[in-house]
Amino acid sequence: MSSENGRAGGPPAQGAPGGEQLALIRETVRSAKPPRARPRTWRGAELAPHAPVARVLVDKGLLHLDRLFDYAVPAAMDAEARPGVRVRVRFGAGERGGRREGGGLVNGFIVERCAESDFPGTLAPIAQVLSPEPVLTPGLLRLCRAVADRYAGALADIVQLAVPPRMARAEKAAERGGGQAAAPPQPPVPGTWARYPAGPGLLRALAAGESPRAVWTALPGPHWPDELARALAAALASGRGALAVLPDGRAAARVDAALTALVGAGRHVLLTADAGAEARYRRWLAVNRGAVRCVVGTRAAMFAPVRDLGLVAVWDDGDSSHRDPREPMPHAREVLLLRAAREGCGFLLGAHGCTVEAAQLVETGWARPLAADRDAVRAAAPLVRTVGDGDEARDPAARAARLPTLAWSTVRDALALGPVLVQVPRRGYVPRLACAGCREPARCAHCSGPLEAADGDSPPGCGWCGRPEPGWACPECGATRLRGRVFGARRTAEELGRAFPSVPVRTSGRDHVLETVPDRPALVVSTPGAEPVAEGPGYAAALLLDGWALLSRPDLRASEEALRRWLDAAALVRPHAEGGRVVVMAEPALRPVQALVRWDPAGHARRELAERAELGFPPVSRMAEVTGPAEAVAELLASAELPPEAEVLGPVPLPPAEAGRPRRPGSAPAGERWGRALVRVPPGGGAALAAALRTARAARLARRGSAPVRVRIDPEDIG
DNA sequence: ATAGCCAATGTG
DNA sequence: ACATTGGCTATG
Repeated sequence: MSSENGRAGGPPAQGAPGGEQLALIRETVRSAKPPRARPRTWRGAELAPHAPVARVLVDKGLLHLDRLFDYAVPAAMDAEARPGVRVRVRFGAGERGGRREGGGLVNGFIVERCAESDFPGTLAPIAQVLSPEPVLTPGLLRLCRAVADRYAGALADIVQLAVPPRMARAEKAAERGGGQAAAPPQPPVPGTWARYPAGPGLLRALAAGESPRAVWTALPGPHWPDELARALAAALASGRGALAVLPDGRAAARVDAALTALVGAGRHVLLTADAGAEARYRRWLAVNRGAVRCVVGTRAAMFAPVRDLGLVAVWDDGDSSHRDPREPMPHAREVLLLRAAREGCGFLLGAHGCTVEAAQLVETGWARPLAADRDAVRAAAPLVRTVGDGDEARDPAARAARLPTLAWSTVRDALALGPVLVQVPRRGYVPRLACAGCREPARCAHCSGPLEAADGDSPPGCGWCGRPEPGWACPECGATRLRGRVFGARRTAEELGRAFPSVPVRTSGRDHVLETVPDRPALVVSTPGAEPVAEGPGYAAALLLDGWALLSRPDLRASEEALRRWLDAAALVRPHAEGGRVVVMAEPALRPVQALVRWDPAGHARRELAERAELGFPPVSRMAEVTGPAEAVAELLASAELPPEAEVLGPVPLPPAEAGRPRRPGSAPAGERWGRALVRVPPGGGAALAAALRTARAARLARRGSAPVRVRIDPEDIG
């Protein structure tokens, strides 16, 4: 650390020629102008004696500067500037701007230290090591890189999702290492896994250090959190780590509680947003430091740096919360699939329903199905009946409740046994209207947008252009009546309360989600996903009121999603043998309705998958969506070197209402046409497609004044 | 993104 | 002759 280091620059010991560069006067093309003030930090300061170059990932989510930048490591930071730590560096034009160093300070991560740099210019010094804690460790970095590639996104964007914001106090508080982790727990006994022929085998395999991959169709009832916990415990028993991602904090808390009952506290952490940023970071650190080997959490936990993973698990992958809404919108199932493949661990995807993606994992042989026999399904499931459009309320009591007779009498009888769940559409979820005669979705005569129900008695209007449509007539069948006015939870609760005056009515929904309800007669009105768990044997009945509403969405996933929501609610109802009943208000002939009646989600998903394969839809083929100003979309597609087997659908003009995100005020001149194109590739072509689009988009971004083109891999809505 | 540089245009 | 503005470029 003599001062000669600072002057001579290079690491004397290695004497690597590249090291010289650090000290050399700037020799760039621009060297015509005399070098002026240098970053004082390193003009005078010494450099780290070994590996004085740090390769830094700069925390800017810009695709065209999605690469590493070299910085000089001042000697004073040598010890702390290890790979993975957060740093602040000057970044941007103008470190040479006379008096001031222009570029602003930005955050970043040291990815590696090395002896020399390829960069011909003078390296700027690292301005500050924010914390000696290595957070972006090599393993996590590789995962982030893989996810960024998968989604044609920027590495920095993914890293931001994967590494929680720093909370200094948490770093101090959490003890380093936490002692050598306790000895692995005993393998769990199968418990209710015994109801599945392959269940005990799964636990044995995990406990033995193997890495089975399964798509688990969970039996209805309250046992799944315990079963999931046992799978995690089995992986722990092998001496490896485990990770489970659940769609919301409630579900995560249930699995967490089950796991605590199984292996005690202290072996696992709950990573959810509810805990608060500091507690969350503290737990994340405990995982990162290897003190805790098991994580149960929500979406963001999919990146949790669990060491030596034995199992990754995801529950109810059809739930939309599993997709992070931030660019580039990675999905927990897909991230965990990547992890299972890269880290060679077990994979367990469980749900009451079954997504086409899950069905595909089975279809391709990548995962094994893990399901109960028909007999076990029948024994666990409630009796499901349907109420179609023809079934009107016949008796006066039912009419007063605005319910068909079967629904009304089912509720009445069930209330003698216990609580009754009423699932109603989420507010604002289904304002759309359909023809009362033929049930075609009602469309605007002017622009073909969907008609939506207005409030009160005003006429319906168009969801795209906003025109009112007072004199609507169905172009298909001529009927003039519209149907589809759906009542929200509050109104439904009021009406049911009047119909059953002696029974308490409770509601659970977005703002006010109930955890559980007691095993007593009550009407529990809930929106999908917010259903409280009924204590004891479960609900005596469930009434699913939002059938047609869910199914009338113009979405490729409408039926899968409807079935998923029904199954999730119906799974809370006690078995048929104990009186459990479900009434769904939907046409009995429809495929998802039949799948619910027969309780056959996997069969439904298989058929959907076969159809998608025929139509060339995802997930059988991989798709990407490109949206933006029509010209920009066309340009991007023209410039992209798409794989030869790629097929471009469109671009088609995009109606303004669906053009999506609010873009910068000035940037969308009125009348500018927006377009959307879909690009699809056959199975196996996903990586090449993402790479091509990413490159093209980066090139585009680097050139022109930004024409906002959005690229989305696995677009959700491609109807 | 964002600062800085250059060139072209506008102004005294 | 100089200031202002807009486009273009590189970011260590």
